[in-house]
Amino acid sequence: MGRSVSLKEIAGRAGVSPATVSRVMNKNGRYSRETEERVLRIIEECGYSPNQMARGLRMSRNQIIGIIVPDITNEYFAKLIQVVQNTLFDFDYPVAIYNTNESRDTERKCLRYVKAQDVSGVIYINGDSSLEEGQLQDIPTIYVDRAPAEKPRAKVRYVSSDNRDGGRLAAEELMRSGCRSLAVMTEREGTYVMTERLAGYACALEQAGIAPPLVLRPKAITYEAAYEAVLRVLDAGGRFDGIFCQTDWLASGAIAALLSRGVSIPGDVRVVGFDDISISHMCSLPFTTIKQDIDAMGRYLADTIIDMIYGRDESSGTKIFPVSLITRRTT
Amino acid sequence: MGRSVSLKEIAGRAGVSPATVSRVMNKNGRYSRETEERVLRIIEECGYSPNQMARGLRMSRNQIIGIIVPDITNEYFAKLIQVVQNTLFDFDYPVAIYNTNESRDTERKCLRYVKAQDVSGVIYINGDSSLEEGQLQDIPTIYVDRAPAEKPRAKVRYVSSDNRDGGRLAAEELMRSGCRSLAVMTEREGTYVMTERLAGYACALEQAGIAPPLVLRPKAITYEAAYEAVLRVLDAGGRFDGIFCQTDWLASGAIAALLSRGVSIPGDVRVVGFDDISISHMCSLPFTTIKQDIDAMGRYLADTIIDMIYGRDESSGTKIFPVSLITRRTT
DNA sequence: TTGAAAGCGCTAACAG
DNA sequence: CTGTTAGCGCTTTCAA
Repeated sequence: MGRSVSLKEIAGRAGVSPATVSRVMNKNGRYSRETEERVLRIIEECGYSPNQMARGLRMSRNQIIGIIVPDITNEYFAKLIQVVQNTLFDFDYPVAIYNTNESRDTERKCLRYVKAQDVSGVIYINGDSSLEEGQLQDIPTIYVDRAPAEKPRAKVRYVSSDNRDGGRLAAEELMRSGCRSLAVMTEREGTYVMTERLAGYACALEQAGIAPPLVLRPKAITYEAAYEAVLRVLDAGGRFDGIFCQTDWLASGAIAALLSRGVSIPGDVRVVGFDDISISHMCSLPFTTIKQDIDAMGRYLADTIIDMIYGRDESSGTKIFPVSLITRRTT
Repeated sequence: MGRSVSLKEIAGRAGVSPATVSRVMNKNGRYSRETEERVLRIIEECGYSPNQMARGLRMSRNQIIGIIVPDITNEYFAKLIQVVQNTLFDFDYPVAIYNTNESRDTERKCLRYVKAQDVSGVIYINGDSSLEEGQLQDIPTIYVDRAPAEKPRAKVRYVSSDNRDGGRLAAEELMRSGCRSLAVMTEREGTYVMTERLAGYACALEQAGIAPPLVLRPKAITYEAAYEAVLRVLDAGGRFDGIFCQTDWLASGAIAALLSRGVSIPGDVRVVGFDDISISHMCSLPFTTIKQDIDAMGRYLADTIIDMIYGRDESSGTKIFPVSLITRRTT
């Protein structure tokens, strides 16, 4: 009972060589029917499971997928990860999650860990493009919500929602509700996501002949920061009749701030969020938002990383998932 | 640039033996000042990081902590994990997260993975006591929110909030608000957490000479299930003037259901939740709840698992964290 | 169809 | 203070 059994022990009990046990485990076919049965039975009896470190060392690849994510506390990321993980479990790939806490230093550390663990693949969410100078070498990697490099290395793919279209949908919904003087509250500065959503938004306004939006830049991507950003603008005399908040948390902070100043929603100001997480329909005022298709995206990420690991799907390039407008009580 | 450099290569470049490089890396002291400097410089230059699989194989322990958790989508767990992870990062221990999705089969699979990875330690949240028959062998393990075994194996500790006291606080707050006919909506059946919170609640009622609570058992621990459970009771003619919901999600669903039936809160019915996650102050009606000290608990978990790994702190036993009442607009 | 043997990259005696 | 050596548990040629 003491320590765990090794492949060698299984071999001993089954009266075959370690090599044979290995072959059976990996189903590579070069063994007889009866040998297979005997070995499998013993494996079962002993509750044997192969040592992943030995296996990984030998194959120079650990059967584990690394996920790098800015903040698991964010429901959007948590849900995405959950879908990915569930799907990956069916392929017998566990998932190691590395949380960067939106800090560049931590992100760098995460990259080192991922590499040191020799993960089979990486799903890299919202990463900083300036980082990772070849750290990941040729490990299959899918970047989520990151601008594609001009000349990506091999074994790289890009996935994101159609953020630009999301910006457009938000603008159109706001204009449809009668807004003429628009604002936008941005995600983290310089982010791919932020840039795209803003571009789609600004472009739609321009096409409709409406003045460029007032840009609010909260100090963080939180309820509190959004709250404060809105008050700051209001107090400085800034005025708008419609605002697109680039995440749902920002939207809920903005709504609270507006209400606290006696602004009526959607009477005086209309609001649109982004993500469609729980708060968007469970906050004091359920708000209109842009929904990302987390399920489809998560499943795609899992399936694709597996394909990449097994060398199927050598194509690279970008996959974009459509977003949709969810109308609620703020527009 | 191709593949990553090995310890052997570093040794070659530094003109020393692999053993020496290993010693320097592990700071075990048996080398000269100048050797150390030279080796460290080369390591830096080459961006070398040791192969964890080889290291782990040799030491028969992977430098990684496994966290088994029912649902990362749950803000309470997500926050706890985040704190744990941040703290563990400082000790250079990455964290692998295994999500059981509240499913017993998946939980079993998680256990196998954890073992196969030879993790250095396990933080096992809300686990099913009937599972894990010696799977974890003597891997240092901290169980969170699980009933202590009568005769725990070595290298095991138990941590939880003072759930019983939480139940008591809820009961007292409700009674203080004038409730005389009480209800409780439970967490998953048979859970340690559920049992403790209920015990504290029921006990406080009894001591005050109030009838035992009406028990509502939602089909899942979600907003929707709670909503439905309340309607079911109401429609069946069940009545109460105060309800303790064992999680915040349940509370918000219950509140929504009550309001949908024209019940006034806190006029007709008072509500208390548990956890103090974001929705508790950002939902349509900010509600009174019992706050768990996630920060303290998370830091304790991380520090303690490290101590256990290094063989300090051989004491076993249970650590309980106090909870506190947060009063809002539902009592 | 099977076995023997080498070796993945690292650490830990044991010598020196 | 440093080098030599053996071996962790597995996979994979190469032979048989």
